[in-house]
Amino acid sequence: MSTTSTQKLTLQVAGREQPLEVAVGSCAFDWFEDYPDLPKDAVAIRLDGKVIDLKRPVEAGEQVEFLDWADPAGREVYYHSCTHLMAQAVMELFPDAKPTIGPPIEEGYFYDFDVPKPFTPDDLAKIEKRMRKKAEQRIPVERFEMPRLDAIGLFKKEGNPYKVEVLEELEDDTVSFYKQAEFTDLCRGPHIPHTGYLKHFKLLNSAGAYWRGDEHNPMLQRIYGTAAPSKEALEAYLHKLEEAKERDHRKLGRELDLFSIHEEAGPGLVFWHPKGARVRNIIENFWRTEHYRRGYELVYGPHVQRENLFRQSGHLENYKENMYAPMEIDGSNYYAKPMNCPGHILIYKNQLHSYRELPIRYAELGTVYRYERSGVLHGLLRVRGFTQDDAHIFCRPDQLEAEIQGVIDLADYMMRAFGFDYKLSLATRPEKSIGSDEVWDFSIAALRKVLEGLGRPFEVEDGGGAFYGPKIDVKLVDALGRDWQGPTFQLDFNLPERFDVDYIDSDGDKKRVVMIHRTVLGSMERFMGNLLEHYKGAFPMWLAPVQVKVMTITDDSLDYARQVRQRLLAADVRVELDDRNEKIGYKIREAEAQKIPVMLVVGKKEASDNLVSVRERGRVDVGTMSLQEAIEYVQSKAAAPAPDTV
RNA sequence: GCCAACGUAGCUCAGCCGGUAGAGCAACGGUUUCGUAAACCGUAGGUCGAGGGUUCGAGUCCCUCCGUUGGCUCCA
Repeated sequence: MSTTSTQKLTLQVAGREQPLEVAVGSCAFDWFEDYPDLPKDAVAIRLDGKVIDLKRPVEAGEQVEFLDWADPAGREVYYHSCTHLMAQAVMELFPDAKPTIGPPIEEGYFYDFDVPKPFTPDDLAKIEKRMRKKAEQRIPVERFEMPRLDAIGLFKKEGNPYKVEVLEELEDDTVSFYKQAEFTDLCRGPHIPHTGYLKHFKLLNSAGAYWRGDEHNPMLQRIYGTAAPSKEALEAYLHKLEEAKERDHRKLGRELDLFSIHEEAGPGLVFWHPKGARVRNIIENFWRTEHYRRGYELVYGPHVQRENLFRQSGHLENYKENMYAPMEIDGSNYYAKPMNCPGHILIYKNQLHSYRELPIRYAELGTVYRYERSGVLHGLLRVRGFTQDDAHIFCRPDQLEAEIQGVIDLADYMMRAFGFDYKLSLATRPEKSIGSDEVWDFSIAALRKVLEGLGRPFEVEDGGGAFYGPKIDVKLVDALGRDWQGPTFQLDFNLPERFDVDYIDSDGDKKRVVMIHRTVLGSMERFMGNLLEHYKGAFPMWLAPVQVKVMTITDDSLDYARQVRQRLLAADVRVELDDRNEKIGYKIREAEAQKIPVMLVVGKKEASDNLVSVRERGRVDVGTMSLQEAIEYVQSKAAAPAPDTV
């Protein structure tokens, strides 16, 4: 192809000193011959910012990058091609199937098929086997184009309404297809040059999935899979999945005897065992102290409230499908509360408030009940009864910015106290919303200003707010790098209107209050689940339900061991004594399994000299010290994180 | 709610083509009194999630229900 008459193109390669001299109309795949140093494991190139196939002829351009697995875009190509390989295998094995969409996702890919019968686990094995065969055959993947209208006609003839729908939504006149052997799919690409690139992949599971995620649409069958550039990387990924199972809060909750959920009592309803309740109490006490310190007032509201209240708040109108059915008492209906806000408004409205009193901040560890669809319940993370760390701030417009600043400071402090990193996002006005432009613009500007002042990146979700106000979401990032819904701060332009929530301003006029809903931990249940997975059940000292386990070598030192326990109890240490007639290795094994941070071993030697042998969780033998020293050692590690800002 | 898989002793799991339930750990009773992740011997423990059906016979097959798990907005 490098004949002298062809026109040349000069391309700069990132990280390569010499530019490439290539023929106009040649493709990246050809360049490997002339430039052996180019990365042969690349799966696509980025030409002036656009990701294209290795086999796509290049007519013009300046900058080129070779994309391999290390590049997110390269990884997408790999996943995407792998899902095409899967679709090819499925279409060969199940000719009745209609392919729909199959994108790459975070750590793999899926493909949705409309099939007469759902796939069985056996089917997945067969599909994967066929994929392997297809990969070995190194089938060329060819790209071609077609006018969009022709493509619509084609799929209409084929009887595939899904592809037709996708095509009808596109705006381009021409669309691209990729063909490998008999399998052809409408696809934007790019793709690998041939199926031999795909060597290490695995199908993970299949599940029903509604077309476009809408339950009014037909249910398709989705197959999830993953892939990796090497056997080791694939195994590492599968190992990571196993690791995540080890951290599962449901497993840890059972093993550490923290909580349980019972069919007899109802799905999604949590029982906190003594040890779980202890951790929860520590968190709640920490939370209460911090709230008083920051000028919140703590309140309590009843768990059931009259129908009229929820009619006025609009919950019965807009939220009824999430509410438990009413109970009739003395001729009127009562509902289990799904939210705490109406109650806090009643407290606020119990008297008139001067502008001088604001802001008023009511906080409550408020237990609410919400009907969640059975399919979405999940351990502690999605339940039907839970205790929110809720608060409502009533303030003047000129206080909004400072109040938002205050809740962000509080959230930041809490997240750091519990060891979480976090990400921020701002959700702005959606299409369907209430309130004037002026109020929305003012509020969003205030939220944005506070966020910008943090010097931290934040995302903006345009139109992601609720109909009644914009919000800031905080996502916590746990030890495995997973995101969880954490604190949220939500402005509300609706409830103050519905309830006439006012204050008397300096000019003597009634003015409408600005209302902020906010939570920093979310709910005690979900937060406990997040904490458990984050720490893998190994709580830091200040949260550990049992901080110290005293254990005897033989019964001879029992009396002394009881004294040790008494001394620790007197020093407010959460301590248990293992006085069973068992070998020390057995006791340690059990204490390790229970993830108790400190073990104090006492035998004859210690008893005679008022000593204890200290062992820390995770095979760390700290050595022998006096009982008094040990108490100080434990106390030094047991303090709650100090408040650094008020 | 929908799709699929699963539900056997407190826990983890075995139980083939239907013949009437088994292991390890935990519990309990003994023996042992022992220095940093499992001492030994023994005992007890199950209406096999619930209900119905098929069958001479069901943990195993079928149906209904309950629960659990994974998935159901990541636009060719």
